[in-house]
Amino acid sequence: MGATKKELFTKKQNEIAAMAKAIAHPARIAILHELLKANACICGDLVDELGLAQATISQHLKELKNVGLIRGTIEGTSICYCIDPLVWSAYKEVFAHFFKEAPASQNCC
Amino acid sequence: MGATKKELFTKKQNEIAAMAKAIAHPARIAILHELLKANACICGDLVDELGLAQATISQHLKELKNVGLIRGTIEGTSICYCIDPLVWSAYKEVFAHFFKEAPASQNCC
DNA sequence: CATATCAATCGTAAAATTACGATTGATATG
DNA sequence: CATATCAATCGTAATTTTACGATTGATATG
Repeated sequence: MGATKKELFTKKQNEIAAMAKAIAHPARIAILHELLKANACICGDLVDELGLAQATISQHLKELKNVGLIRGTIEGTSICYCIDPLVWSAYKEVFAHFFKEAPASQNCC
Repeated sequence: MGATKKELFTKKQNEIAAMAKAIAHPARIAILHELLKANACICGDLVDELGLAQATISQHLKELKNVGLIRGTIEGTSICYCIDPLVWSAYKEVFAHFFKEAPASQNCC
């Protein structure tokens, strides 16, 4: 045990959960905030901004890259990161759609 | 190590991450889907619907209750669950706001 | 009151996540 | 070419998450 039983759920359910998991860590939220704030590429000052070790941040960046939310481009001796606008809007859309349905009103429980 | 260093991040960042984590499992997405579909309370047939053990589902329900997304009311020998509309819209709002900012266009990386 | 039913909780095992130091590899720069 | 810099990766430890069987507690029902 310990491993999520993905086969029990629909593709959509696994997808939404995976997307949520990708942003389910404050460091990754902070990274995305930085990238949004800069509104452009950011070349590695992330290690200075957040207080985590270089290896840890690299790991978070990897996760964000794996789901496609960010891209990295080699820029001389350092690397530039930026948000992928298409994947970003896909995320926006999925969460908007998920929360779109309004739950039944107070009259239930 | 192994524990998230929450003190490094803003309250908002920790909040968004925590909200994402709450729905970062397909079983919890499936539970919310069921509650939305029923558009009312559901009395415990969740164990039959999802293929997980009763203890496991109870644990997922507990997490959803902890963040306030669902409520449970005792109904005779069983318990009725439903989505809390206010917390639900709070979630909708937070994610909508987070993804609202448009990242810089393709011209970057 | 004895029994059945439902859900929470306990205890525990397996796996995944988070974090970091150290190393590696790649690219400038002197 | 030697050296410095930056980021990925490796190896590993601590912690958290996921899952389940077993038990417990509470509420109906005979």
